[in-house]
Amino acid sequence: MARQLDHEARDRAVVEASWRVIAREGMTALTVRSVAKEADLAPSSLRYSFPTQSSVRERAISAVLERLQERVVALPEDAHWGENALLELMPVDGEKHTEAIVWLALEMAAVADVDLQPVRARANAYIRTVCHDVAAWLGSSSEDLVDQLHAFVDGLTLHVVVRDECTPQWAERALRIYLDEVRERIAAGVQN
Amino acid sequence: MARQLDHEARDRAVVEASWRVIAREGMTALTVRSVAKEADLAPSSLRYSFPTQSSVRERAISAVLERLQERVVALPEDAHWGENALLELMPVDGEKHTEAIVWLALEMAAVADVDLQPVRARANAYIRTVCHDVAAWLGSSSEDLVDQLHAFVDGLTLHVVVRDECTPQWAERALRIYLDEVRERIAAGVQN
DNA sequence: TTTATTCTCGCACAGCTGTGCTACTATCTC
DNA sequence: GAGATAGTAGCACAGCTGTGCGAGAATAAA
Repeated sequence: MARQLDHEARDRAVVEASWRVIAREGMTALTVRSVAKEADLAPSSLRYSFPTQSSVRERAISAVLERLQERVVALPEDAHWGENALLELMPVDGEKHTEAIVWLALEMAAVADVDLQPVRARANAYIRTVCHDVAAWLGSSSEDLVDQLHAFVDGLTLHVVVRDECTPQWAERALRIYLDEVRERIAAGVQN
Repeated sequence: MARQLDHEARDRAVVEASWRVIAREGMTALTVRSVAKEADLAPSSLRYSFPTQSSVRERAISAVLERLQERVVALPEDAHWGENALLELMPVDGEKHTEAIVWLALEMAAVADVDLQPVRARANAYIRTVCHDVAAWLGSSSEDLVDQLHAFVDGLTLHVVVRDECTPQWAERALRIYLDEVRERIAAGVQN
């Protein structure tokens, strides 16, 4: 045999390097050479682990979903589970901000690139599941509420990434106001 | 003098060609050559009107805002002005769907490209103005409601573009449900 | 018709892209 | 030690990119 590479560490390094490139320079700049440089590897060495450019892109994207799932699963089931779960979907800190940019860049890239559509569909389905559970946590089983939660959370996410005046604090406040309104509505028995 | 080019028609043709390219193949595919081909021009001829690649991109994007403004201004001030104004912001028909893709692609491209940030800021400011007017139309002057309307509308837009299961009809229904809730809340005097 | 000007178009160039191929090195097993 | 093999690294190539440049065609004014 020969020397053994720590595949997990390599995977993490490449994923995080590609995230940084996407967040800093956009999806267009995600080239074999740029990722290799960011991960401090020779392009050919990167290509040993990731033979094609699209394998890098696909891994960068599926890793966002993995991270998100890990965070949501790790969430304590306390009195604020619902808010906290939704906040995990939103760019309320630096790391999540990077992930959100990657995530939104994927959403748009998948419009034109069929190879990315499966992972996009999986991720959207998972986010919807979270919204579904939050709706249940709020005491509602309305599909309309799930749609509304999902759209609102994604809208806030987009705005934090894209509008300078929208900070994490702004998004958190907007989310709390909205959730209070939903709670009132449910308490009033308007929907179930 | 010499033969005269219809600059307006040329501008329209190039703008629409670039929209088609972006919607079909993504922002990455917006090259001098691809736009020229889509507009049925020799690349060098395109470059007579648009000397650089970024001038094409910037024009494609500012044109989205122009179109949007024209549509909103043209809206009759009848009993459904508010809903209709918000629907103008959303991809509820084929043309608006294309524009929404271009618009969202811009939002993400501007994260990395400083040249695009001014037009993005202008467009977001305009959309917020529309949301503000709709809030007033609903009988509220709450900034929180404006934020909520804006985030919700953009969230629905994103979902129609990005989630297969989200049709224009779905978005329109979700918007109406949401607006009914807002109206009830305002009628109850919860906020002003 | 002549002339000036606007527009069209092709060619060339440097720099980037993904990727195939090959040589080399370091380390694990025997 | 010897040898096999996992991993590194460099080079080359075709194809794409934006863009500079110059030559030509078409048309308006003289």
